[in-house]
Amino acid sequence: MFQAFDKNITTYLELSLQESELVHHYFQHKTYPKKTLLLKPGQVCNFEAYLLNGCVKKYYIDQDANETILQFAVEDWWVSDIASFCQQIPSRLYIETMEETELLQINYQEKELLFKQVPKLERVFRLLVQRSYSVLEDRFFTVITDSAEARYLNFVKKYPMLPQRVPQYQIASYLGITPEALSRIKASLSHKK
Amino acid sequence: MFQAFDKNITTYLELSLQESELVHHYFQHKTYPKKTLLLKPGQVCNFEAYLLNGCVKKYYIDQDANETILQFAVEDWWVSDIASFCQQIPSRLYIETMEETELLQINYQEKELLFKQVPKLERVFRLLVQRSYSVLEDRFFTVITDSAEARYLNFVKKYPMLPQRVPQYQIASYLGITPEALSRIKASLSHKK
DNA sequence: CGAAAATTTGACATGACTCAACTGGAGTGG
DNA sequence: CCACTCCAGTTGAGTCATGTCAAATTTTCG
Repeated sequence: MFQAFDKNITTYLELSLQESELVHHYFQHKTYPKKTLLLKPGQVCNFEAYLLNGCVKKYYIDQDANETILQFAVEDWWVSDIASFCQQIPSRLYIETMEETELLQINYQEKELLFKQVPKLERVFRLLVQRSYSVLEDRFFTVITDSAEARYLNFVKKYPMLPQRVPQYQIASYLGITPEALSRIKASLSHKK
Repeated sequence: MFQAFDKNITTYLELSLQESELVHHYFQHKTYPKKTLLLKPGQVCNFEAYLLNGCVKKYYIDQDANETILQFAVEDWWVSDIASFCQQIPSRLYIETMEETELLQINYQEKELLFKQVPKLERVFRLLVQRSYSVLEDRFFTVITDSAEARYLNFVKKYPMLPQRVPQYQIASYLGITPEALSRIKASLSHKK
């Protein structure tokens, strides 16, 4: 069960067997059915989770009730509301399973305990945050720079499996456009071909 | 000289006098004239810097030669290309001083040495990255959600001193709009009043 | 003072949004 | 097995915010 998880961790840092076992001890194994809300606005996000399988979306709903998807996560990805979790402040986000989802999660208190026992994990989590930062920066660039069409092409290139797993209107939400706009983009692309 | 710097660090973590002195030892004090390029695309970013005074911009130029400003930094802010620095990969960004700028900087090798001697600094830098992440996430939300006018209002509310220090077309670039658009937004806002 | 840079204004083009109607497939129940 | 409903996706018409290009004006600074 911890195989993929360990592999993920060791891309950042080698751990001894004892350390590794301590880590396993602190991470809780959970399975959630489809459409479970793991986090709601107002709550303090109390988990950092590694996905063993399944799929979750992290999104946000603005004043006009528009849902904007910030992130999809599938197997071997991490999910959390970093800002809320790390600073223990109320979140503005929803995190919701889109399929039955199995994950390994740790809460704030336990993570701090784990850090005390294996300080070099600070490094792993610093690197994880840094990677999230890079991904977000990338995302930000494309929103600022690229047209909706370019963003869509970029998306399918980067995550070719996702269009098969998530409905199109949610991809539109991820891209920051309306479902109608995405439908038109797809139509125009297939004409070009 | 290290007074503001120490205060900045200790918002994250208390350090002993010895630790503090070690930190000071590793950070280099530098002064750069206006319009100095601290980083160019293709280079690996080799600094993480704390601004004592002055002002820098971090930006990116796309295929169509449009400049998009990612961040302004002034006194008491940190600046670096996190992705490039942390992963030691070539950057896509420019970092440039907009005024004569005094800063404390550390390079990758020395930062690693410092971490070896004061491991708990891993924590400080993890928290710093987390804060950058939150700021970027905020930025991302507003770009996706808000109109150009709302983004501008948001900007002046958050950074009231910046419009006086940086030219308007660069603020437009930060907001992700053209200088003409910003000019019109300002005109329309002053009519409303 | 004069040149270069920044800002404003105007005219026009366009990408994406809204709202509404229509299509098609998936499930449900009689 | 068909009729019904529901929901995602598509298509059309009109609107609006922002972009582009060009010119005029103002500001900055050597």
